Amino acid sequence: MLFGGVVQVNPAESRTPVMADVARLAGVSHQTVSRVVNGHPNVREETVLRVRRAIDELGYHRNSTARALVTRRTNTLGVIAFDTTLFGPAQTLAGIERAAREAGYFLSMVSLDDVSPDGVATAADYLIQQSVEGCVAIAPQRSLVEALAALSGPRPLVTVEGGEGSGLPVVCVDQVQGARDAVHHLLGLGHTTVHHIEGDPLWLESEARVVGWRRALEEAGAPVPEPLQGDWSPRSGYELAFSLVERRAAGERVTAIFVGNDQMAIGVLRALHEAGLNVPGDVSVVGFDDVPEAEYLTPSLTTVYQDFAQVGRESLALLLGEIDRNGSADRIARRVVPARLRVRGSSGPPPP
Amino acid sequence: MLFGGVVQVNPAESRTPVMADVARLAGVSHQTVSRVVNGHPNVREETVLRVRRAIDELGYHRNSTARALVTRRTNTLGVIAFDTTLFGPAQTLAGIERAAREAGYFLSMVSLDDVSPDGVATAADYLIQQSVEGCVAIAPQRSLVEALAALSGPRPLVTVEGGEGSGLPVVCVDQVQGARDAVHHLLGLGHTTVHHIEGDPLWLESEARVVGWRRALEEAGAPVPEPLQGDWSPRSGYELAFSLVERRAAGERVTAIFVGNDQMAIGVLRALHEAGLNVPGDVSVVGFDDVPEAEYLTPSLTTVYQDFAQVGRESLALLLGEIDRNGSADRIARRVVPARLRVRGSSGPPPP
DNA sequence: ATCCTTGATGTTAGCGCTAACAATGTTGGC
DNA sequence: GCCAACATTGTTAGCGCTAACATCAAGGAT
Repeated sequence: MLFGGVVQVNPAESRTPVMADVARLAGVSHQTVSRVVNGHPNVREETVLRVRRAIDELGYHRNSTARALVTRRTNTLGVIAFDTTLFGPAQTLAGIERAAREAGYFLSMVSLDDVSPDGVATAADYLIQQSVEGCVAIAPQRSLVEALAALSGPRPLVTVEGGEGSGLPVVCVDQVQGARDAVHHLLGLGHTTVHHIEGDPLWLESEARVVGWRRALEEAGAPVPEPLQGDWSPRSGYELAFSLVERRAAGERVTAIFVGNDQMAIGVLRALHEAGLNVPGDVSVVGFDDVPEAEYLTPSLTTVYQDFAQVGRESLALLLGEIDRNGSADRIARRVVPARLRVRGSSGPPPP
Repeated sequence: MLFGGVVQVNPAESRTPVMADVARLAGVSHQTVSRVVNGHPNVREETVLRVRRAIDELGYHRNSTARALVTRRTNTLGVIAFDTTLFGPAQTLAGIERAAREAGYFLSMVSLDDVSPDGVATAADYLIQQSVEGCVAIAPQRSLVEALAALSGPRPLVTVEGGEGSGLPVVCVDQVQGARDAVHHLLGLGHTTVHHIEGDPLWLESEARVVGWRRALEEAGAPVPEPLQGDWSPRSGYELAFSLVERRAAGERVTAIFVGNDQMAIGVLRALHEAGLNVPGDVSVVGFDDVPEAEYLTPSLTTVYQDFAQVGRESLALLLGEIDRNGSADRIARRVVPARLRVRGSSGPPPP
């Protein structure tokens, strides 16, 4: 009241203009300004122009907070992500961001530092606080998905690579099929079996790739060696490859390695090189992800391509559908994006 | 009114609870609830407990929109980024996100698809709409920074790798020093000069690395060959390296290549390998970025490390400072994070 | 001429919250 | 025992916007 009064007396007092200021300048009611701003049809053309001019003159911007309060719509979606510095999550995030912008939504982002239920609850609270209308969780670990499923908010919630059985809608790449294709490719080249260096075993993607790898071997009647557990890092690929090299030296036949991602595959290539083994002459290597540099490694890396942009788009489409449906889902939605094998130089027939 | 009436008559009607609901259940005024929620000191302990219980029972969450409307603070910062799928921007974004969360701010993100002034204006409008209290622009191109500087909002605005002369505060890695260190390292090994494959010449980082490279050569009195212009992609590194190989075949002495980033360096290593040249025996290669796989390439890549997490933290600190200072800056702030050379296997003395 | 429809605008009442002030007790110094 | 100082709680008035209704003029159908 006091402040308002001061402003009345001294109109030169500069503060961000509000709708009433525009209305005064244009000589209309604030409601008419609202109509113009929102593109309401029943406003005389001349009035529209007058209001537009006033808006430009004052540099008016609609206060989205006030609008959100009354419309009860924040127009904001949330994203919960775990480790966006990795290739897949970063790509997916970019895809989601783009799709959200195209759909006219704002995006609010939280990154998880740890996968503890507490950390997840904190992140979820953060988004609830923001009153997001829905949320996408790039939730690659089982414990993370479970923690999210157990929480009451935010909803609706779509998971990316969230696995099955959580009761939450999910978008994912067909990891099982991708891994199967990779292993079939190697078996088709004549390898009697394929060893596997998996990613972080806590990740659902890692799990699914193990399933696909095992299934392909079983389908072909090939022996199934014990998979080695890595953590997605080049270092782990490097170290685990050395343990395979040792087993090879001990007489085991290791001619093909399917690696959980390209970063580890780079470590594997390095280890094999150091061990004096030729790729693909002595050992074939297949990765997963198809990072941009895969084609330019020495040798170029056979790998499995994942369309992360598509995953982003699909998850946003799914989320918007859930928002429209407003919780009345007849069944849990699930969208699967196919993976695609990219055959390059690191895979070939086994040595005689 | 009508709806309100219905709710009154039928309290079982479930809708998200508001402060008044909590107040009624706890037998206090809504203001007391507000005091409890905001940790105001002068509330009797027993009252606090009663209110807390009511909050838990109803699953109440404060409506941040209403709060923002009255406090005139959205508690939200914006990020404008260009191509977050690249290593540097993705890392920086993660650093900013973390720092923002620790400072109690929400983060709203926009990604730019193109660097046209129109695209930038649209992105800026998007954040103004959101009423962000400040903004960080991961703005690696001159045109982008200029477009941002020309706009009236959002403010305050801190740029990352935004160069000088825009009039905007900036946080950056010391690209010039990093490049200089890399070139000094190569000259110190005995190379008579160092060739340069630069990144996308529209990027300021690329420009700064060229400056550092040139300065180091000039300081040493070494000849300065024409730099080759790439686009950060492995493909461009691969193709440009071939043109250097040709010049070598034509008699030019090319024994050391400083490459604008690690991705291109991977392409370079590949091209040299295909040309039958040994690294570092025939040609030394140094990259920039220190991506996680650099250490595990064959040979392991000498490169320049950038502490992106630090850049993220610094830019947020700078932004918060600007917000506090509320536009009364005496001079344009600038924070420089040092780069660090990582010497590995891809650099060595020149052939005799 | 009368009524209803339609278009263009204004008026009013909140959305859920916090700031400011008012109204109580409650304590302690003298 | 009285009053100042303080702690605790309640009351009121908006923040800037949109939805709903009210108003008024200008036709067209009857």
